[in-house]
Amino acid sequence: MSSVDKSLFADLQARGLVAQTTGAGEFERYLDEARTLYCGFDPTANSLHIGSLVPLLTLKRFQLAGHKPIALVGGATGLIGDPSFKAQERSLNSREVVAEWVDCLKRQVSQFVDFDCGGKSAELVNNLDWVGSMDVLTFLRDVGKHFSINNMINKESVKQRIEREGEGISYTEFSYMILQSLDFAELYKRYNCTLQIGGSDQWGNITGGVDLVRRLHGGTAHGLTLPLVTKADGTKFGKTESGTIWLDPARTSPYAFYQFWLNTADADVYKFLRYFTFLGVEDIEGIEAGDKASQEKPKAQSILAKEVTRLVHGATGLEAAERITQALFESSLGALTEADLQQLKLDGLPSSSLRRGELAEKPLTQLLAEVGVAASGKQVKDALGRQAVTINGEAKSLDDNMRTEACFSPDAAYFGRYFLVKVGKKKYHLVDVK
RNA sequence: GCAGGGGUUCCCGAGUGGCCAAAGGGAUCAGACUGUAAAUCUGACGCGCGAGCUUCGGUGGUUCGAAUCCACCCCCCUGCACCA
Repeated sequence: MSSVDKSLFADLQARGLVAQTTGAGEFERYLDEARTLYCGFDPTANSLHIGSLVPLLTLKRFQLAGHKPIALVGGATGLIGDPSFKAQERSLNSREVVAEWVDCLKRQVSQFVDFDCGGKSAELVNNLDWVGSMDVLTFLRDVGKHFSINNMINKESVKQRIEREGEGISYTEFSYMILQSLDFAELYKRYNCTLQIGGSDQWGNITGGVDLVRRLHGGTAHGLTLPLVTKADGTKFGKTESGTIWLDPARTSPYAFYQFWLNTADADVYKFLRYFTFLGVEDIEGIEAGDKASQEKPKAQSILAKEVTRLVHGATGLEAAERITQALFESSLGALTEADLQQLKLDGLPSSSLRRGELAEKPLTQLLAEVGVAASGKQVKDALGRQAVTINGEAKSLDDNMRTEACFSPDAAYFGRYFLVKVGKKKYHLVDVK
């Protein structure tokens, strides 16, 4: 008999993690007993990004409180595409590609929950297992019959697609909700799963499932949605100039990941600590109070970066990220040893190796753009004009543009071959010239 | 199938024969100020160090000159018809 932590719901609320729940006031009492819950993740890429972090961590919070989590990977739903609050119809991915992504997500999702802890061990399922084998007639007669088009059309999540001039929605995407509802009913049957969690954009799909569980199995199921993560300045959370922040270290290095969190705005950081870490709410309030009281740079960002990086990339990933950060931002570049430089490369600092012969022909603008420190030569030019390009600590100017070879002269190299190129205040790139 | 409305540079969105690499806003990048914040101000923002080059769904055409005009084609949306 595993005990359940009855303060879970209050904690979620204190963290601001509760957007909506079913069952009005009953919901908190419902969690007094050990439940089985699930959350779905659709394979829309070969990696999840930090947008999925909130539900992922919430599954873990439930597990820590004594509930049994199920992570569902949408091998079937990923073939359809969720229309919820999407402005446009999306193009379909091939079955092979989706199957590959399913495998990637399975691995990723697995690292967040515990699969070996007795009764509350997590499960990993793929909805293709039951949707893939269902025939059309069964689907239409046994499942479709329970859905009212009138009802579905009125869902807020598809309203703009239906009402907005110039856009539409295909039957394929419109059916997405039914598939997701079917998942819930299936998991109810298989695991007595009675709770689904998801982003607030999933509310319509979740309540659809709750209804289907009742109609198909006469059971009572619940739903909980998590808030959409927003930033105080109104820009989209989880994107930077270099694109999406992925959970896969091959796509976003632990260093870049760490830097992303370190750059969180003050206006958001305490909220993010509540969302993305397992630090107690009281501790977080303590940090906030401490930062407010002191006139110095707040501590919250570094705590956030540290905690989240460790959750996603483990102690080793965090160590690497901190090592690079310290080398680049805190100590002087000249203090780095050759081993340090090599380690930085291994740790995921962007780097490239060039042959000395390649340097002669190219202007800096072209070289640095090719290497990926800047999006285009124009940006390099702009930076050069403002003394914002630094090679091994030495600022370069527009005059140096055509003197690439001199900029990378062996005399200036660290250990005869390494150059740390900095463009702007934060972007570093290690060039290894052989 | 018919009728009508659309497809512009990352996004939104102006532009209907030269003054258009294309208004404006957003996003993004760089600088100043800072704390590797925010706000603000400045600059950049198709590609190219540059001369210059390549764009406005596609292909042809008219014209000295086209994102803008014409023809055909592709795609999207709305309505009607067909089907049921």
